Amino acid sequence: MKAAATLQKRRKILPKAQRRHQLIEATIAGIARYGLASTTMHMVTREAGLSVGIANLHFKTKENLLRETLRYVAEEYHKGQIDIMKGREADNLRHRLTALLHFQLGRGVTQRQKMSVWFAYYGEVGARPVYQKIVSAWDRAAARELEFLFASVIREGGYTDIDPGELAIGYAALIDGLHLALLVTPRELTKQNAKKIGRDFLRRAFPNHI
Amino acid sequence: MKAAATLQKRRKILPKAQRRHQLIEATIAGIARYGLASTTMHMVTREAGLSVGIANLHFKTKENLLRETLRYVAEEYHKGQIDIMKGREADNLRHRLTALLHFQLGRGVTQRQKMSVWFAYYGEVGARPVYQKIVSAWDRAAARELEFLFASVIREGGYTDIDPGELAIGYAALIDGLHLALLVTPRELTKQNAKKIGRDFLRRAFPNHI
DNA sequence: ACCTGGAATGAATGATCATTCATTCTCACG
DNA sequence: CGTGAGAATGAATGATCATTCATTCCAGGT
Repeated sequence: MKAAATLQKRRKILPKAQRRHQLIEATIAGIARYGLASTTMHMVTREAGLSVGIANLHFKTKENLLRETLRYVAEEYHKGQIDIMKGREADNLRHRLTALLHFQLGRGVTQRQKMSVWFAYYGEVGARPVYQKIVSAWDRAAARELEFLFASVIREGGYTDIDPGELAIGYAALIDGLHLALLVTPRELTKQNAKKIGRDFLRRAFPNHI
Repeated sequence: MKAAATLQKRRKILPKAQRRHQLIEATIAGIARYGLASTTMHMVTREAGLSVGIANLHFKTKENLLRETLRYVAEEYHKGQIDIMKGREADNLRHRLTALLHFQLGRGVTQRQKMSVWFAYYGEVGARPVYQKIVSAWDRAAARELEFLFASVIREGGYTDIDPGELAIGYAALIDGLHLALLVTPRELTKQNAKKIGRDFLRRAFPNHI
C-alpha cells in the first residue's frame, strides 16, 4: 500500500565529488532564499532530493558545509575575474578592462541569488574569523592581479600620480559597493547604470583608454 | 541565607524609552560579537543586566527587536551624514565634502562593532524584505542630499559631463565598499589609506575643489 | 504609612534543529 | 549471479532557544 501511493524514488549511489557538489548547490539556493541563519539541514538535503543523514556523511557538520560552500562561491567569482585579467596574449589592455567590468556587473555575477550569498557570508565575517580567512585569501590573489593590470595600463598610458595598488583597492571597493546597491536598493539602480558608473570610474583614472 | 551569598541587585523601574534603548544597545553588542544568527535573547538581556522576560515586554518578539535595532543604527549613520551635507550656512562646499569623508571613514563609523552590525543586516536583506525597506528608506534620503551637494559642487566648479545622481551613487558605493574592505581584509587597508582613496575619487571628479 | 497599577522576573513550555546510527539498499567485482 | 563494502536512509535523540505568564517587587499617589 505504501509503495502504491507514493512514487518511490529509487536510491542511487554516486561518487563523492558529485554528491558534495549537489549539496553545495542546494546550500547556495537555501541561503539565497532563507538567509544563512534560517537555512536548515533539512531544507538543504530536501532541495538536493536526498535524506538528512547524507550531509553528515559528506561534510561531517553543518558548519563545515557552510565553509565549503563559501570556498566554492569565492573560487567561482575570483577565478572568473583572474582569468579575465590575465587574458589571452592577443587581448589589449583596454579590452581586458572592459571585459572585467562586464564580468563583474554582468548577468552571471549580479544574479540576486549570487549576491545574496556573498553578503550573507560577509555579514558573518565579524563573528567568524574562518570566513574572513577564506575570503581574504582569494581577495588578495585578485587584488594582486588587478594591481598588476592597472600598473600595465598606467605604464602604457603614461599616467602620472596614480598608485596602482590604491586604485585597485578603490575599484574593487566600488564594484562591491555597486553589488550591495543592486541587492539593497535595486529600484534606484539598474545593472546598465551600474556598468556606466564603473566605466566612468575607469575613464577618470585612465582617460586615454576608456 | 540566599541573600547573604549573592549580591542581590535591586530591581529598578525605569521609563519605557530608556529600557528600549538599553536593549537595543545590548543587541548591537551581541550582533557584533556573535553575529545576527547566534545572538540569543538570553545574551541580549544578560548584556543589558536584565531578565529574559523584559524583551517580550518592550519589543514583543525577537524579530521586532532586530527590526528596531536596524532602524536605530540606520538612523544614526544616515542622520550623521545628512547633517554634514546640509552643513552650516558658513561652510563652503569643499569643507562639506571633506567633513563628509572624514565622518564616513572616521573613528566613529569604522569601528569594527558598527561595521559588523551593518553587514550582518545587509546579509539578511536578500531573505528579509523588511530589512530592505528600512535601509532603503534612509538610503534614499541620504542619496538625495548627496546628489544635491554634488550638483552644487558641479555648478560652482563649472564641471561638465558629470551627472550628479550617478556620481552620488558611485561615491556611496565606494564608501560602502571601503567599509567592507576594512571589515573583511583589515590587514590590506588602513583607515588612513581608505580616506586617501575616497579623497582621490573626489579629486578626479572635482579637481578644482579637492 | 499604605495602597495599587504595572514594571520586572525567571522557571517552565514547546518548537525547532543538528547530529547520530541501526538498518536498508546498490552496484562493482569476482 | 552472488556478495560485501560502503553509500544512503530517516526515526530518534538531545540541545538550544524564543516565548509565556504566575509571581514578585517598586514607586507615585493619597
